[in-house]
Amino acid sequence: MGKKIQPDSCGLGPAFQVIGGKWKALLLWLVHQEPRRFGELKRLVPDVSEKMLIQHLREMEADGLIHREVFHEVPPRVEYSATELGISLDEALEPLAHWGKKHAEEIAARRREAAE
Amino acid sequence: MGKKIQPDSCGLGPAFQVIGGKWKALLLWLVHQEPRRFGELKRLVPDVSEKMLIQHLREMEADGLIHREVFHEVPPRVEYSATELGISLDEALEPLAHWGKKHAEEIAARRREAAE
DNA sequence: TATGGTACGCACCTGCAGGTAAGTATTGAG
DNA sequence: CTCAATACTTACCTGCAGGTGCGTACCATA
Repeated sequence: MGKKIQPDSCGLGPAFQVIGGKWKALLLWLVHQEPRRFGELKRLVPDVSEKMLIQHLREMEADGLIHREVFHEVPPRVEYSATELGISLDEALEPLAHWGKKHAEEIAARRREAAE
Repeated sequence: MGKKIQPDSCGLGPAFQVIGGKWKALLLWLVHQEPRRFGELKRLVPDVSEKMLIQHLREMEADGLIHREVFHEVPPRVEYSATELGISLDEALEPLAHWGKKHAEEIAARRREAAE
């Protein structure tokens, strides 16, 4: 044996498992820039539903990517920030983001002509 | 104006659009190592259905990530290889793969204890 | 004539990621 | 005593990514 097959022998399995959600990468990116409040994220990403917003934030918190801090104030206040692990992931994501920006036009053009 | 909101202001939009499929990143990785035949990929990734295999390969071809070459031989033969664009994507994916391998244990442990 | 291997194409179906909309607790302002 | 603002919570529903299974065209060999 030893000649087993590779389902995700490249290391992408765990990575995608953790940022696979529709909005997770974007949220990590925003939260990495500076600590963000729940409502702030909601305003910044108006297309995400509140349900998925907390769900993704909670999962990322459980995975150790972000930190959740509650301020016991008059109107409730919660701030999300990136942990070291989250920061390292966001940095590992940067080349991909760079690739995306660089080839965005090319991709879009190809898709347009593919649709005829 | 100018102060528009960011759905994918980080460049990840196009990137995920192109490798978002369940097996695409893995396929790109395999095809980047060396040209692969259809049946070879099928054997290497036994969990993928034939339908998704061609579908993903065709989409990646349309997006210019891989090249498809048909050899008109007795038993039909097709080889898939990575284009320059595909290679650049795979390279941009490498830091993420590295991150995944590095933190695979940590992530898995966290998920185990989260499930109780 | 039949059988087997390759690289597909297609119709049908299911699960679950994600969306929608309503409700909750707290407290200060008016 | 109502209202507004925050940060959730919960039940319900839908779409589509992906899976299953079978059919096809080609030829070589036996």
